[in-house]
Amino acid sequence: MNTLAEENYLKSIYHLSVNAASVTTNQLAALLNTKASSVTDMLKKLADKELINYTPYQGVTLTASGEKVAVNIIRKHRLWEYFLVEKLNFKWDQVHEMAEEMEHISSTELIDRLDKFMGYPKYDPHGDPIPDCNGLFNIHNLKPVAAIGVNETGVICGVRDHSKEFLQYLEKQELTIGKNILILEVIEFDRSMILEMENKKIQISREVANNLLISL
Amino acid sequence: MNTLAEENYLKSIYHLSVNAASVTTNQLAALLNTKASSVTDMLKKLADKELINYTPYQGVTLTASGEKVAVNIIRKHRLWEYFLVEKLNFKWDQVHEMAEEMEHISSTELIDRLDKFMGYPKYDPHGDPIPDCNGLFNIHNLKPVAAIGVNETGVICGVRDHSKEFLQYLEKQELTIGKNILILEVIEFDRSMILEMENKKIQISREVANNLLISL
DNA sequence: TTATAAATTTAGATAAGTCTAAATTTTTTA
DNA sequence: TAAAAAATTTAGACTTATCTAAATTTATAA
Ligand SMILES: [Mn+2]
Ligand SMILES: [Mn+2]
Ligand SMILES: [Mn+2]
Ligand SMILES: [Mn+2]
Repeated sequence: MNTLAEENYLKSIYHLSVNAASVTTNQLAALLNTKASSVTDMLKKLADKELINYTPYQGVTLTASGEKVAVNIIRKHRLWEYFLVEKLNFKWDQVHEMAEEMEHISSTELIDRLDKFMGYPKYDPHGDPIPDCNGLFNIHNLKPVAAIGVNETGVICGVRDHSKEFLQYLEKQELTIGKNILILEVIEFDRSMILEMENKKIQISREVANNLLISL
Repeated sequence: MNTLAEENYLKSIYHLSVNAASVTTNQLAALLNTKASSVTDMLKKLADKELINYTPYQGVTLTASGEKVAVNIIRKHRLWEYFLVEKLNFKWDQVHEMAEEMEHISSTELIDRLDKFMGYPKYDPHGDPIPDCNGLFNIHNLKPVAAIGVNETGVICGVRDHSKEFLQYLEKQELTIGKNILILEVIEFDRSMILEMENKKIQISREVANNLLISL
């Protein structure tokens, strides 16, 4: 139906749309590690297929049908990540690249059965919601740890930065999905934070606090 | 490392090599559903990469390194087929096309963990041997049912024809992997055969008898 | 509000994989 | 063993997805 390149563009447009009304050529070029001119070519093709709304120089948005395709790819990506962690015992920092390939396996029947096999998980290993077979999912309202104050508590539910380096750092600190934290102190000098987690004190930088997401 | 097209050519050369010392351009064109001229182009490329031994007009054989690649793709194909049948409850006639996509997922770590997760299966749902992580596998010596005579017995262990139609027919007749059969009679007129299987009499055509494989 | 900078698109090339039609080589057959 | 047939390769073209360099449009700033 759609080529691998088309699927990757649609997924990228979807992810970039979260933060803005429309997505620019340069944003896509940066995310997809390609050149702006290549992006323009592909945008024309996706517009021809009515998967995006494209006005030259004005950026793009997904059409309803383009969004459906994008959400389906994200569903497959997150279900395969869940599979890799829960069934094959990979760590959460090891699965993204494999899922980048697996998300393009086309069979809907396969992914629906995989979903069932795993008990219809609602969140992937990074805390991101998994769309169901109709494309529906919970958008839980998460805040960065940095947004709460001393004596407030929260439960770790996601990450903003998905890089291997950040995930490995969190793993080492045991700052993983589901853990409860309490803010003990904010250091004035560099705004780093001291947390209590399972009776241990952990100090995290502002950078970390900005990228670790909690629900209250 | 190798492109999807290259992998499919290597796999096809491997499969065709079972029946002959070398594989011809036209055989590959027929199996890959492409034109002889396209095959020639690809053979040059594979020869440049030293994955095949190619002499123009004389057909090809795999080099040791080409065979290693081919066996690894077959390992992945068969392990994914096993997964689809044993874990996701697909029927044996439903899995081949999905596995054709999944066999190109590149991670070796992934496939080795999948292998472990399933308990290191030795045969895929169609009775074909699954190479282990070193590329080694049993070649069990199977005969078509047509090759044995009245009063002889055997255990169904594989199929020669892997088509959906044949697999569905066998499923309906319950002529599946592991079943014991006894030849009761061979009809002279059309050489069709009457078998006993689990206390039932089943008549199969010569065509079926030629494509159903047993061990004695 | 006009010049400059930044973003984007267009023009023209390239590589992979495929195709058709024509040329060449090998095999078969009379 | 020389035509004829079959198999294979070559030549030239097309599509997809990319690229660089140049042109154009939009945004910014003096
Ligand atoms: Mn991911
Ligand atoms: Mn994820
Ligand atoms: Mn198969
Ligand atoms: Mn099989």
